[in-house]
Amino acid sequence: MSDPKWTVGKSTPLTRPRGTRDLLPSEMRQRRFVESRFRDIAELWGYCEVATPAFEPLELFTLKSGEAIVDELYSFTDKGGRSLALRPELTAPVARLYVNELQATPKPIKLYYFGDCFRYERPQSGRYRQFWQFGIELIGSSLPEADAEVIALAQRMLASVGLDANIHVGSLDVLRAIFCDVDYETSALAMRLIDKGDFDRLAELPGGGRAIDLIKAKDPLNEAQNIVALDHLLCVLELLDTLSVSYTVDFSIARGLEYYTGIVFEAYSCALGAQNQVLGGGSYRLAHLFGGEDVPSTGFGIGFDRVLDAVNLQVPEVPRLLVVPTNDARIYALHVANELRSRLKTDIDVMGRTVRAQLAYANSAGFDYAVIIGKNEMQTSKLTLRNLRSGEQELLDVKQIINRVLNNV
RNA sequence: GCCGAGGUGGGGUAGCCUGGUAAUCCUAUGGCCCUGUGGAGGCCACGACGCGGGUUCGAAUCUCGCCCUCGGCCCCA
Repeated sequence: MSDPKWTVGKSTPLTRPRGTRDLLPSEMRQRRFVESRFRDIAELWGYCEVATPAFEPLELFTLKSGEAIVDELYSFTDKGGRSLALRPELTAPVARLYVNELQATPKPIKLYYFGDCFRYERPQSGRYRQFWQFGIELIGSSLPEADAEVIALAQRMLASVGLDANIHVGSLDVLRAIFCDVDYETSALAMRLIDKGDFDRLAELPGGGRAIDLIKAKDPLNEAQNIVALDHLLCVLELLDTLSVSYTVDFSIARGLEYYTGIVFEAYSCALGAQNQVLGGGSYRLAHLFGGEDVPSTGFGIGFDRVLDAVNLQVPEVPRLLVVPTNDARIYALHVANELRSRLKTDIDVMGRTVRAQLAYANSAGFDYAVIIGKNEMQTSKLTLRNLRSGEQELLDVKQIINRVLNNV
């Protein structure tokens, strides 16, 4: 036993990696609540859940986003010499899944996902190196109906957890029309400046003034119509009106990405700091990059962690029971606990505590009821149900306890 | 990668400027007082100076480097 690994005593505590979090019970309760809301809505709208691997070929992400993103990826070479990366987002993996598995499935294909992603960036408020995204992709339609459905779904999901964020809707067609005669580097820079709202620098670029006029216009739609036909966008907006989705037309959404094809949208929360975007999406084409038939898609990703930072939730709690036996009733109490567990959240002492200490524990741990079992209860086959809030107690059998606790009858 | 503020038991803190007692207090946790009735109280236990170097007789305190956290910049697929 001289191996230091086996010595008992303190050593330097291991800590979690930078930018990661331990999620404690109270947080997990909130997260599961939000997740189930999102999941329920996606299912109600006819979307099906998919899951993809936590790591993918590095190329999947460089094809989509360019070599520069390697700096911000957790990438590695496996023992077979393959270049892999932990996924930094889920749109590309889902597009890859579509190409590999679902190309022959009837369109439209409606998918949703919830998973953790990894980016090697400097952590700050609302930005972690492991974070969660909830998203949906609608594959197979380029019609306004598809864009409107996805935006409406985004709005419903956020609203379902009390985030009535106004969705900003824009179109890349307009910006691209403005910069169509400008060289690639300059237009890419312009897109970035638009995204940042850096109008001073934007004004110095060719086309910049026009873009600023558009973004700042009182009636941006009218302004945009002088630049390019807006049939598609106008149709999407009309459908959103029909679906009772409130939105703001905002041509400053650039989302910098080349694969977006037209409609783009984002949502923000004023409850957050610098990282205030909770949702982003748009219509795009990726499948052909990954070796599939070209297919139009629309989708969005929700920054799950940011949603949780932005909302203040009261998660409904179910009543908790503690079965409290005297020493000679412990075996009998185990049977009782098992029966109660058919319907109720039930704990039983594993610390060898006295009745008094068990009740003290029940109190400090926030239990709602104690089911006290001793000689008397074993003889009468009734149990003492004690309401720990009111202090009232009564003799009931298991069925009656379940009814009392669930329905208060 | 850059700027700023921080880091003392599980949580919250005093001490730091002005180096010197066994590092303060609250809380949480486990036990006992009390093996059939909780919330109070008393007693006991547990447990910390982020890491490493330097200065010094002596460092939580001064100093340097690093790590980490928070706010922001950059970036944001």
